[in-house]
Amino acid sequence: MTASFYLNKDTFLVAVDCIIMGFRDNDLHILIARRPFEPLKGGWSLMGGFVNAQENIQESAKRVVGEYTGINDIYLEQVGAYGEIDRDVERVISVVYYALVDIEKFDTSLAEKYDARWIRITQLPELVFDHNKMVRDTIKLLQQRASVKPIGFNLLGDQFTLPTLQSLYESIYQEPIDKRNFRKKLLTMDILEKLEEKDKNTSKKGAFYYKYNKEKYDQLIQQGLHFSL
Amino acid sequence: MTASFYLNKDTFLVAVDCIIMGFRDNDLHILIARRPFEPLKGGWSLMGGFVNAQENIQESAKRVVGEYTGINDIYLEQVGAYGEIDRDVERVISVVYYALVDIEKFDTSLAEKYDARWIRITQLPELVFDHNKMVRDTIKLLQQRASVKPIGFNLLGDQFTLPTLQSLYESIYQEPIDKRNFRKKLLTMDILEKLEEKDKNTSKKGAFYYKYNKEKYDQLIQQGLHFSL
DNA sequence: TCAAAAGTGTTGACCCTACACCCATGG
DNA sequence: CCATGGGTGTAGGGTCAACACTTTTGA
Repeated sequence: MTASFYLNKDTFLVAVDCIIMGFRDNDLHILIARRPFEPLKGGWSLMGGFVNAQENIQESAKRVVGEYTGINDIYLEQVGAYGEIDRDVERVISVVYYALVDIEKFDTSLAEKYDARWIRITQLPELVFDHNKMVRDTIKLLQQRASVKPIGFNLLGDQFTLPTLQSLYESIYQEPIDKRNFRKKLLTMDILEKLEEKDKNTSKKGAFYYKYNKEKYDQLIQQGLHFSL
Repeated sequence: MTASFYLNKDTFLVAVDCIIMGFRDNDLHILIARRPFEPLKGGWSLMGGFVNAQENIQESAKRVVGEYTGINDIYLEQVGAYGEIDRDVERVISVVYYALVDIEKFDTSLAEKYDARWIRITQLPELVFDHNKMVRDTIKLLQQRASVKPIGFNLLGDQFTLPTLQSLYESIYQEPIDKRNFRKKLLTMDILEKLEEKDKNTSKKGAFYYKYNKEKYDQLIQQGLHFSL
């Protein structure tokens, strides 16, 4: 009885589409898959699923990311709701999230299972429906976020080198960054700790590993620090 | 047949909740109303409605704003989707938009019809469900947007004085702004045109009216200019 | 020994901030 | 004539961007 006003209203399928981002070979990558069912079977698609009645939307997104990557330790943020009438065959409202994951933790067996691949954001193919727009919106949002929070660490493992971190930011902003200025800024923020070991994979000289100081990092996030570049 | 995969999925009521903002008496105001039906009948609520099958979400929001204000010339931007399981009695997913309107155009007869009022954002009462969180998120977003786009003009009429514009920005940022610095920045952006007349309502001396140059303004929006302050 | 990437400081330009007094006018 | 809000400029500090050479070491 309390809900009488709610009767006779239209109801909708609600999906989540996840832009799952990882960092590899000096570039941001997004996980996409061949769509396994009609319509547009075989087209490239973001990883998605339907929201179930017994979970909230963010939980759906987390579930979807877990399902397709095997990773549960993720950074997740909502991009928005996409509700064009003709955006799918049925009337489906999609809520889009982007997820930042450490690509090293990806369960590669799932790639075959779902016919999924990591594609450089600079080389994304045509995706089904409005998925390309979702990606564009996400990149804009990510750039915005990265300029305010040191969010990029979510894409890396526990330790990383400064050249790697720099190329990550270059990939996010899609433009080159001055090496000395980048280091200066990062190091003066005082959230990085230099380690003893070097990474010798990419140069003879080797680059020192760093890790970030979780406490100071969280502190800065709290304050909403302006981290431009 | 094409849609077989879509069968047996849960469907949801989808609402739009609108944070309708206007500027009056040196403060941002939000239009809220007494909820006319159960549950929580009589509680303070944002202006909302359900999405219909034959309209996209943004159209729903525009419809809702028009319905409750009589204004159709609005700036509208999505805040996000709110989908907690227990956020309403029924499982309702809400998509939130904020609207910036010229409060002078408000059809006051609608205030009585819907038991609605404009309340200063600094004096909002407890709202139903998660509406207070929606407002908080919106203010954060608005501050963000206002620092990047000269968005505030949507809250004013065709002409306005610099003191008014300043107090609008002070209301958005919820902190005082230096008069000279504010003017300097605005005027050097070269999107304002000084008019002949003065507004003598608030002082003996009177303040010159300005209007904004729509072309340059749109041009700047395009470029995504950084308009800090 | 040389190629290839890592690491390191300084300077000038610009922008942001802080700050105080005169002006115009209606009552 | 005076109280009230409108209008105006400058100087110092800090931040950002540009820029080139040395170091290390595996091949």
